[in-house]
Amino acid sequence: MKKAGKFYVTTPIYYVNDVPHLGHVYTTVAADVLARYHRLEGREVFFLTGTDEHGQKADQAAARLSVPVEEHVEAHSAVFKNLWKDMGISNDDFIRTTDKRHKKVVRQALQTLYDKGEIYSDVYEGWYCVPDERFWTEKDLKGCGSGSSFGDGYGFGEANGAGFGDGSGLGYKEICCPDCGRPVQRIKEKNYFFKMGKYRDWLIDHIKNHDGFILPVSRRNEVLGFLEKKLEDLCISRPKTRMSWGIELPFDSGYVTYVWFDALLNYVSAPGLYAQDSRFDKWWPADLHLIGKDILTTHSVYWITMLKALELPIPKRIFAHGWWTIDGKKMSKSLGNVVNPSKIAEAVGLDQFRYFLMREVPFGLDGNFSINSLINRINVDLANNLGNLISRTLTMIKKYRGSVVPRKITGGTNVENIKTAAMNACERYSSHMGNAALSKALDEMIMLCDELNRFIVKSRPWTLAGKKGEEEKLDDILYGSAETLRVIGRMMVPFMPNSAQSLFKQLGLRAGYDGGTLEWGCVEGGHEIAPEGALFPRIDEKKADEVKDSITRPRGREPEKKSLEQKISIDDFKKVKIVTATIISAQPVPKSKKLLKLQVDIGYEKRQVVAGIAERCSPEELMGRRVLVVTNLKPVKIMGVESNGMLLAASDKGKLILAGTSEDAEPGLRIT
RNA sequence: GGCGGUGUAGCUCAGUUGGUUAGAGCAUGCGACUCAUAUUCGCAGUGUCCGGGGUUCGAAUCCCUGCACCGCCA
Repeated sequence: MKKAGKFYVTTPIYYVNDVPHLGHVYTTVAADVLARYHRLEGREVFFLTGTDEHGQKADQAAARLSVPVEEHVEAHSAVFKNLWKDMGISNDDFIRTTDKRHKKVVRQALQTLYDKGEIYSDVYEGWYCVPDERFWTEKDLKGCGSGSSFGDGYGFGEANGAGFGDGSGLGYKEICCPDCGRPVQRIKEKNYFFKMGKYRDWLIDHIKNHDGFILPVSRRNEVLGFLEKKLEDLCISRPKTRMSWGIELPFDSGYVTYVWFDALLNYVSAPGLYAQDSRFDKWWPADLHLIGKDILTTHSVYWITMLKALELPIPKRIFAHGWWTIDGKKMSKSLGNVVNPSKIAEAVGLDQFRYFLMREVPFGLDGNFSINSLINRINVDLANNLGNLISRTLTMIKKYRGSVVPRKITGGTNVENIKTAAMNACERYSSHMGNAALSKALDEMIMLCDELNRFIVKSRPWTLAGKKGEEEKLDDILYGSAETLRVIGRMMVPFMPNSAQSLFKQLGLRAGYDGGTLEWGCVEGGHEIAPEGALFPRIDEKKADEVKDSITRPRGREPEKKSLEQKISIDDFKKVKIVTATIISAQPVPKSKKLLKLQVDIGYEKRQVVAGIAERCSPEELMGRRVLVVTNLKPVKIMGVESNGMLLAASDKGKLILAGTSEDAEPGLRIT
């Protein structure tokens, strides 16, 4: 039975500077699963994701690359868009905080709050780290020197504390930034503040009066704990003198909007706040904000009070899921254990990967990712259980009934058990999906597979085949098995859309079949099946090695096993002298396939350098190229030719990539 | 430092308001089947329920205390 209604689900908008990782994919796949589920249930769905593009980090990164910041964020936004294609994400919209439609809403929202007296300006004093461009509170500065680690959370990015210290008690001696260790300054600055604090009591009541508003319950309690103390007002501006990459305040052109204030509004700007009233009213409030646990406070406190002040309806639910570790360790760039989701999907199959993410860990708790657990999960659940089950059922229909699914037998008594089991499973499945208990929903699907396996073993159809008087019984069993598989397929659809389609096709259901409903007997039978071979191939040991290899090794590069471990000091690095150079001649080394003899101009002299690049580029291509050369290597003879230096270059799948400078440089400049 | 949480089989965890022999999946061992992707089914285990004390006829469960780990806040 189709239920009417709408479902508006969001992911956080991801910060453009982040390299996409498992965490981003986890949130977005979960949102996708729910979006697909609700569509299937007949609801109108609006599934929103996007990118957060303002703020200091994006600005700095663009500056480092000497690229206009607009271009930089455009390119990085596209990285996420492409990733979502790879992950089979069915989002209905993709919002960018640099979109006109968004900026307009942010400015109007700010103006509205300003006009209502919800925003005021004030001068605050605080400890400021100039190189890091951030304020610190007194407390932050206490243990001065120890490197406090700021998670590179995959929420909205900029980790700027909103609070400003009110400076008292600390003297001026030796006060330095807890992050970078450099001295901080005491500075005074005018800023704008949103009167968040006055909504504290209201917010506490709202949370207490709305069960399921913040899930899991442990997170709800965390927020309530946070609210027990005084709630400060929120600084929502940044002076352009410090950082100008943002949305200008409508009431003061000397400031841009604090990134969080800007970013959170994406949830209302996308459905058309202040622009398309009927559309906005249709979708808002959101039914579900899906977030990682790291951005719980911003969503349940900042965002909710912002909406309250704007007199907009409050979202129905915020669900904070857990984090993934990799082989038991926190994901981090410095550990080099950030796995590339696209590569995993490529190696084991997209649906298999999605299945693993949704099944392995109870939704809301932390989980651990390891290749072994990934492979084990795929083999046990998908290959041995579900895949094999499909295979054995289809084979029996092929062998015993000439590939035609028997017609439904009304009142057939042989299938009562499996029918009841299937319907009970459906009921629990739906209930879990409604609560976003995604792993439990998949548990139900797998337990139904177990049930069907047992049903087949108990009814022993192979002993009935060809026996007179047993035809109807065998028909009943085969129909029941096929119909149970159809129900299982229907459960698969939101999680593994492609595999579900393939299953339906193999079951002989029409192309584009949506799975029917979670009720018994949707399919009448009498049609022909179309087996296609294993839906979920087992990953045997040999294949497992290949998978591990392809996931572990950076794409297109040789393994760099030790380089991750062996750190060198800056002094070690300083021993290497690298200078800019121009290639003035290049010719093959006789009797060598790989070597080229180069003459390079390093400014103060000419050098002969032998490089092993002949297979990847021709001498002509190199003429006149600006390159980087190591000049203080001990000279060596290679195949009888002296080499007095080394050309810096990388190789990408046999293609030569020369190290150079972002712009043409005079020869002889030292790289430091 | 404040608040909260967790500690159960080799591993990951479930254990509802205290109630009989403490469960599931994975991994392990044995047996069976042959429709199936060396798949599936059945059986078998193993536990100081973190330590100590208490309440109770009875505690994994409630109370006190100690230890370990985690989260939020500072």
